[in-house]
Amino acid sequence: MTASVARTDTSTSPRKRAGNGAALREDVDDIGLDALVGHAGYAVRRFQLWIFQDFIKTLGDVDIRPTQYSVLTVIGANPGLSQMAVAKRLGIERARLVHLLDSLEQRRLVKRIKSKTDRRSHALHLTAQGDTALAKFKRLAAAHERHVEEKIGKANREQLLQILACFT
Amino acid sequence: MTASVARTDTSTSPRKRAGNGAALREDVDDIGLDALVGHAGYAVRRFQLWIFQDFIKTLGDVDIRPTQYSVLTVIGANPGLSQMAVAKRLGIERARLVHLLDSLEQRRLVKRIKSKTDRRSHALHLTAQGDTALAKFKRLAAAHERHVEEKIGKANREQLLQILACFT
DNA sequence: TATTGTTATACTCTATAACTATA
DNA sequence: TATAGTTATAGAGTATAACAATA
Repeated sequence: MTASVARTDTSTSPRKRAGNGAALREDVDDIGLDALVGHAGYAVRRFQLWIFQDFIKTLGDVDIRPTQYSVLTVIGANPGLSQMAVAKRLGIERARLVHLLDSLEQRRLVKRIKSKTDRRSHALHLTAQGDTALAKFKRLAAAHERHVEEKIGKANREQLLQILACFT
Repeated sequence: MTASVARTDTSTSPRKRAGNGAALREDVDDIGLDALVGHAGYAVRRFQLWIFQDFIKTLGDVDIRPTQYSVLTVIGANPGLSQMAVAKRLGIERARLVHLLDSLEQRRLVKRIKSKTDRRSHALHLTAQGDTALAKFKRLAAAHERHVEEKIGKANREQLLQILACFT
C-alpha cells in the first residue's frame, strides 16, 4: 500500500541542489510528506502548534497560557467546583492541576476554599482580582480567535468548531 | 464580554449534588465551558489528545509513536535527506531529532550515512528492515485513520484535511 | 562567519504511583 | 474500601544555548 506519492521531484528546481551524484537532498520545499498528507492527526498537530503559539504570543503580556486560560474560564463560569471536577471536565491530570492552581493562587487569581460538606475537597473560586483579570484575558483570547479566523477563513473556522464539537 | 454562558444548571440532576448550601459543585456533566466553546484551539487540543491516543494504541504492538512515524515516512519518501532538512520539514527541533534518530537507528530502521558533498551532514536512509517495517506501520496507521473516520464521519474528516492543508 | 550535528539544560506536559486525610 | 488533594518520579516534547567540525 505504498500509496502513490506526491514526491513531485521536479528534478531541476531553481534552488541549491546536491549536484554531483552524492546522496544528499536538502531542498525543503521539495520534500514530499507521502502518507502523512492523508493523516488528520498530522494536520491537526501542525495546526495546534500554530494556534498555541499565537495564543501564547497574544496573551504574552498577561503571561497566560492556554491551559491556565481554560482553568480560569471554567472556574469563572462554575464557581465552587472541586479540583477533581475541573480536572475531569478539562481532561487534565489532577496531579497537574495542583501545580496549575498553586501558580494561579500565588498570583491571587484563584482561591481554594475548604468545603464544609466534604472536608477532602476544595471549592474553587476566582478572586475579585481574578474576575477582572479574566475579563481582560477573554478580550485578548478573542483577538487570538480573530487571528485564527484570518488564517483559515471565517467559514472554515465555523466548520471546524462544528466538526470537533463532540470532543469538547 | 462575559458571553451569555451555556451553564444550563438544570438544578436537580439525577446525580449526586452537594445539597445543603455548601459551595461545592461536583457534577461533571453540568459544567459549562463558557468562552472555551468558541475557541478553535480548545476543540483542536481535545481532538488531538484523542487522535494521538488512538494512534499510539493502534501502533502499540510495533511501538511507534506519531513523531517517529512522521520521521520514518518522510525519510522513506525522500531518501538522502539531511537531519536539518527533516527537522525543518516536520517542524521538529534539530536537537530533538538527534535523539529520535538515535532510537530509530538502534532499532535498525534508519541509518545515517556520512555525506560526501558536505562532511558536516548525514544522509538519512531507511534500512531494508526499516523499509518493510514502515510498510507495516503504514497499514496500521491506515487503520487508525479509519478510527478517525468512524469518530467524526467520512465527510467531516475530508473537510478537516482540506481546511488544515495549509499547515502541512 | 555561518551551518550541521551534537550535548546539555530547563521548563511544560503526560502518566504513574504512593501518601494523607477524609468519606 | 474508596476518593480528594498532594507529592514525587519518569518520559515526552519544546526551547535554548553552546561546542566541534566543517563550509
